[in-house]
Amino acid sequence: MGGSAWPLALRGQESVPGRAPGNAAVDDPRKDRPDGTVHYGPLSEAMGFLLRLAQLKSFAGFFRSFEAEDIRPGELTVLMVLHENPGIRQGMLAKSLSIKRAHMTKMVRQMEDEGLILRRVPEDDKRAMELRLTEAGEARVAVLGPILAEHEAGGAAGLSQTETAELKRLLRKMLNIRNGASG
Amino acid sequence: MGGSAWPLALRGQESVPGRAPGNAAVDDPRKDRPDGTVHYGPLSEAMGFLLRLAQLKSFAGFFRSFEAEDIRPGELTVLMVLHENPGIRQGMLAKSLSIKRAHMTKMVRQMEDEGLILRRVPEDDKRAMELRLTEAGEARVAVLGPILAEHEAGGAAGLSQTETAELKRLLRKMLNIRNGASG
DNA sequence: AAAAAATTGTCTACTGGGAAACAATAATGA
DNA sequence: TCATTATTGTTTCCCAGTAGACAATTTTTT
Repeated sequence: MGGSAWPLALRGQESVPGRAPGNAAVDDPRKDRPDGTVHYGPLSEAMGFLLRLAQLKSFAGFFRSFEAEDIRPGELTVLMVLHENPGIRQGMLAKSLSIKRAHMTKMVRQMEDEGLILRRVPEDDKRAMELRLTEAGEARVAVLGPILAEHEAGGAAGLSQTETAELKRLLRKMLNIRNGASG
Repeated sequence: MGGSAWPLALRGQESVPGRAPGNAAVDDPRKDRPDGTVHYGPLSEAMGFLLRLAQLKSFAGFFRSFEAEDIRPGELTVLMVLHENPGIRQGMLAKSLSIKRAHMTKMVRQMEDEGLILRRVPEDDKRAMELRLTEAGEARVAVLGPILAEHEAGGAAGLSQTETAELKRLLRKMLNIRNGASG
């Protein structure tokens, strides 16, 4: 029940790279060092690597902000998307959040048990499953929305507000998502 | 043994959001729609959400590039960091990659079994474990390095080279990592 | 020197999440 | 119409990765 994922585990933190204990921040490509600094080499240019670390760091912040509410990132996204797209098909929801259908089944059922969402088979396609929020679900969104907004308003860790905005813009472009917030 | 993670699962793809089947890309905040488009609402401004999707997309590209080599992102990062930092402590490696120590133990042992890395207890601290690549490990790096370089040279999916570079720069700044590649 | 506290790697148990196969239904083609 | 193919949600099995406790060892305090 402890908070968990935006579809990705992580509860507390502990790791988070950032500059290591050592202090000498000089450029020093020497090998065989038992001291504290680490050289990432080509990895510092690898998009996937950077994104992974950034995501982890971002999530740590997320859990800090939502500490009081027992919520996982994945649940939050489902709630938000359902709020914005009532009646959306389960598979469509999964695809839009890049969650596998199999896993979405689990999440969504649990949330149904918790009384947050409603699932029903549409008449025109008996294979499908239409989802929408219950009153309780909407109420949850009403509580979580503002917390998310405040969390985001803070901007990313080591970046200025401008840089944060630019970073988000680039990510959105890369994902082909258009902005749909007041920002 | 099928490729897997940069510390994060994902083998094939299937999901990946991107614009949905529908075509009307117009601004249309209507509710209750059974058509193909999805509104992300505030999520399109949520850093954690964007980072997660971007990472997934990036990983899909990773697996495409490394299809031939049976390698997981996590393994690659360990190989690269070990190549750059021979003799690094196991815990230090874990911290620098934001992988939990417990998990690092598993990874590193498996790689030891595969003959890629060497583990030995240093004399000055019998709790610790020093890691370095074997000849085979170095050979592996020699093969994978160029593939990674080529993969990265391609730039991110929907972005220009300039935008890709800027995105990486911002991520690096956010993570407090300095660039250590020819780029 | 002894005792308390911190570190380091490891173990066990548990969770998030993917792969593949499946049944039910819908769409398509002959 | 009937047979084939595609879609949708689900089930089962498995793996990546975390949490928390642990033993062995430093390190720090007294």
